Amino acid sequence: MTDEARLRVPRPPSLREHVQETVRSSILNGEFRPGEHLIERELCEAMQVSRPLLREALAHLEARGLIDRVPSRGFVVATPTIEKVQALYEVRGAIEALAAQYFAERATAEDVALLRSRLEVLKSLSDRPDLGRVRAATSEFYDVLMGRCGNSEIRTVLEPVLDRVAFMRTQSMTRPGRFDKSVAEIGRIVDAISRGDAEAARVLSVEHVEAAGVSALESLRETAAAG
Amino acid sequence: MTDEARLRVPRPPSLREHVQETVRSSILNGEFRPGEHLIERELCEAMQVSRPLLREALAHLEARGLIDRVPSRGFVVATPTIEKVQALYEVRGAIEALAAQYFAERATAEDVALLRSRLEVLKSLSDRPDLGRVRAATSEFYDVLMGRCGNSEIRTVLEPVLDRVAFMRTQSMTRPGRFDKSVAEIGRIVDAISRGDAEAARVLSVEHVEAAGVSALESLRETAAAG
DNA sequence: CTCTGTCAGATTGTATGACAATCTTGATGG
DNA sequence: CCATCAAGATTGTCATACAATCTGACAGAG
Repeated sequence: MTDEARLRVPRPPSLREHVQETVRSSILNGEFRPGEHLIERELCEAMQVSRPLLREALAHLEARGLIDRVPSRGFVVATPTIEKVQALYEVRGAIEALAAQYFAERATAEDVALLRSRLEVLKSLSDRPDLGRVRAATSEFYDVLMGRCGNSEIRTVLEPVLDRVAFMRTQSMTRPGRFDKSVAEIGRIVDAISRGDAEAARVLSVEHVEAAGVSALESLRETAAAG
Repeated sequence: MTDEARLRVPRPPSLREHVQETVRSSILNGEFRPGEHLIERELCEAMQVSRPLLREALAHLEARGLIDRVPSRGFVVATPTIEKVQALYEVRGAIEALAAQYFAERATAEDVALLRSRLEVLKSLSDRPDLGRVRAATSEFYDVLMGRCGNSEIRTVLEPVLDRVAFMRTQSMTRPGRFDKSVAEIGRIVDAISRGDAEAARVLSVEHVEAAGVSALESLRETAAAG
């Protein structure tokens, strides 16, 4: 298995994969708005791919909940309603809590040190929160947490959930004070992990995501009221 | 939203949807074995559909983790390794625990009564465990639990996880004594829910799925050793 | 006899073009 | 102003095609 991973030769990403990722990121960064109708011919022309290929990619994204299929109308970008976002944050909390718990129980000292170093990067950004850097640092922190918690499937399950609240997340992060609070909460989680206190890590994670959810819902309500 | 649901006119399932479900159930009931290579032309002929349509369906199933794509070789049925099954059961435990917890916190007395009635059906099957009935009754129990726990996304997230251990589940259910134990555990969860004891419902759920996982891993090891 | 290189066949990755069914839109007529 | 209908746009699905890649078999070299 180690050999398998070590010897693997990097394949160029297939065209379909590329199409998929392009559409995905366009949705995640808000280029395609919730509810927007994705017109196949337009996308094909823009990306210079065939319709079957595009539809394969869209089928994939549909399965992940990023877009919805309306019969005879095609694909539309999924719209995050208040109820859905609330529910997604609850699920996200449970899964992240599991990761934190297992990390506390299973990770090596080296893993913990690596996690802490990622936390330090986040802390260093507190002064001047540049959205791009914040996203990158957050994602690197979670890469370590998910990748070394001893459960390889947590990532698989969590990814679609995160995708579906991605837009919300960046909005909530830019709310005044939220980023600092968030980093402080994450700090307490890492502390619990360092102590090997799995139960505290779990509970703190639930609370952390709960707080993030409240913040996300606030900005969702605002934009709903404004728009 | 209620109107939307109430007024919805039933559409005949699209061809693609049908193809998808056919392949899915063929995998779930073991007709296609783990690791088996799915040859597109063969499937197209068998189901009398075009290749683009089939590939759309397969892309969907790939996103749900039921099949894997091997570059230039196409699709193969995902193989449940011991590590993966272990990890999936851990995740499943966390999500089902969340459902049980929320059910205890949020469900109405009517919901609880309905859940208990589904439990009684399960209990009544203890004498003569017919696999088909067991599966049906289990699925109906979970339909109530997931559908009325007040979080609509739990189902979405849990479904792929259950699909990926579906084969394991039926194997583990047929192990001597496991079904009775399982029903007893579920009974204790329902009891906790009835008392409104969310924390107990959560912990008991984690333990229940843990036990189910142990049983599944045992039968997986056996078949791995035998095959 | 084993290893290596090569070639034919099988299969995937992707494209083109087509057409009926359905939806949307705008025009027409009352 | 409203109802009706026709035209256009878009999806759902198909058949076909072809290059790239993989597989397996076979032949030749050591």
